[in-house]
Amino acid sequence: MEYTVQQLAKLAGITSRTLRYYDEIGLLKPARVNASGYRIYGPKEVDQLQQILFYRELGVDLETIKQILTSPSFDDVQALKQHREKLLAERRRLEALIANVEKTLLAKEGRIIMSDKEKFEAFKQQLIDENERKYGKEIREKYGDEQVNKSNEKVKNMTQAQYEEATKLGEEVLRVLHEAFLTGDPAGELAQKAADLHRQWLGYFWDHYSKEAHAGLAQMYVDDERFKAYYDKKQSGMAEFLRDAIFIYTGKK
Amino acid sequence: MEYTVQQLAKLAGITSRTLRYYDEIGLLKPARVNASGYRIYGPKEVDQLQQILFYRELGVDLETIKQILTSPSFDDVQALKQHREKLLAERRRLEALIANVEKTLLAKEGRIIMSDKEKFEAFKQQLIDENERKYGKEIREKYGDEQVNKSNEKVKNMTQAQYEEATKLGEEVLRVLHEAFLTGDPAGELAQKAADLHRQWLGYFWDHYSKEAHAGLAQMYVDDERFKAYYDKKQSGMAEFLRDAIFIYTGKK
DNA sequence: GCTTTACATTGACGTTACGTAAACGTTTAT
DNA sequence: ATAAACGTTTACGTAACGTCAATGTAAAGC
Repeated sequence: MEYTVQQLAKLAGITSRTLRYYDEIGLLKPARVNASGYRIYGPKEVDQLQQILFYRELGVDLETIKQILTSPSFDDVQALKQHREKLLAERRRLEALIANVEKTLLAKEGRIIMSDKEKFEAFKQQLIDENERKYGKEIREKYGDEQVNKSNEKVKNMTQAQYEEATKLGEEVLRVLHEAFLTGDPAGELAQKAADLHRQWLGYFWDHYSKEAHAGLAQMYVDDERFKAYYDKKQSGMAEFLRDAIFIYTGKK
Repeated sequence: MEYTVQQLAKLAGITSRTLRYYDEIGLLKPARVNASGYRIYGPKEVDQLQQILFYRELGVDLETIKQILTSPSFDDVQALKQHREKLLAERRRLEALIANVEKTLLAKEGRIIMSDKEKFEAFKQQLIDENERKYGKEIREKYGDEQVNKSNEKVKNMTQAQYEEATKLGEEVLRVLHEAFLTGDPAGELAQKAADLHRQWLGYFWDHYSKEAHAGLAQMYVDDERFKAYYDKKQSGMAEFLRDAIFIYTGKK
């Protein structure tokens, strides 16, 4: 039994383009090519195509299928196991995406009647998530996982009143800092007030305060573009000014 | 606050290539381009980029994100719901792939000691699966879902002895058919014996026999390349010969 | 024998969201 | 002044084909 591309394609439920592609990448060569340049496939090729399609159905990529079928020493069980790992990882990724989308949908739709408490919890979680996404890697590198996790825990355990206090305090830091910035003196009264407010604000996130850590964070505000962007958003140079003020406040450096 | 590509890229945790790409596809244009051709982004663009990255994290494709962000009338909740459906479908696909790979691994590894019974059940299921994959669509179109499901049910309920009988009978059909084919006479004794054996063989799969269905199937053996391939594999023309014999046997057409 | 129709061939581009590199101009730092 | 670091555009590569386009070949009907 010999087949041309289209005959074999019909037989296997694929298109002729696929067969030409498989020929092109050397996955399945025709038994021979006739005088007119037509690809002719024999029974051996039919069998091999079945094998290819079998692995393809499992989601194995063509390159791997090629390895499995062409090198007799290739460990197909091992290949399938690796493939399974890839599938499992992909599924985990999907699970996370789905959970995220559903969370977002719930929040956006607002169909569920969130209690104030739940809403607040969601806000806190969002704060933490956003923070993790933006700065997670750097902060964890600098301060260690434990510190960061403790900070996140502290946020989670905040009451709504505390949360609002923290937010208001954060805004006040910015306000006073801006005023102080206009004086130009990081050692002046206003700048030192800003530094002190900043210390108080940290109290909401850190489980214990140290001058070293405070000064370190101030430096990071300058070094990390993303922190810098936050403090500079009102006026350029505010991040540096805050650092200078905090250095004086803590007596460090 | 203004940013060049790399500054904004660092701020957002992406590469400058991504920003140029987003510019190229019109997803995020810079606020302006300076005299040297540099892209300059302002605070508005920073905010929009955050939005883009938010949807991107949910796995939404860039084209959809563009729609969501550019047309204010666009229903983002609806878009997210559609997206969720896509994710769920993808997850189902993955589940099926994983189940299949694991089944294959179990079979290949042979680590689990399958009882004869389990092995046999797996064989039957494989038979059905293979049949569904190869011919499922056409058969279901021709005979209807109900018939096909009944047939699959019948296979599932076979005993091992019956299964072996059916297999042996199937082989005998081919053998006798081949002998008959050599006589060239579809009305001859051998050909009619083949047709009768074929009817008996059908008894293992069909829950009731009719001459019309038998003749219809015979015609399909000729019309469908894949059935044809099965009967022609020993010798070309056998599918037609079998059809002729069955037509005579059933007295149809 | 001729024409239509069906099927074959080889390019080559399109798909997604960028990575990577080349070739070249600009800004910043030393 | 020069080098490093950054900016630009152009363009190829990715996975597995789908989809033309241009053109040659085989089969079938008149």
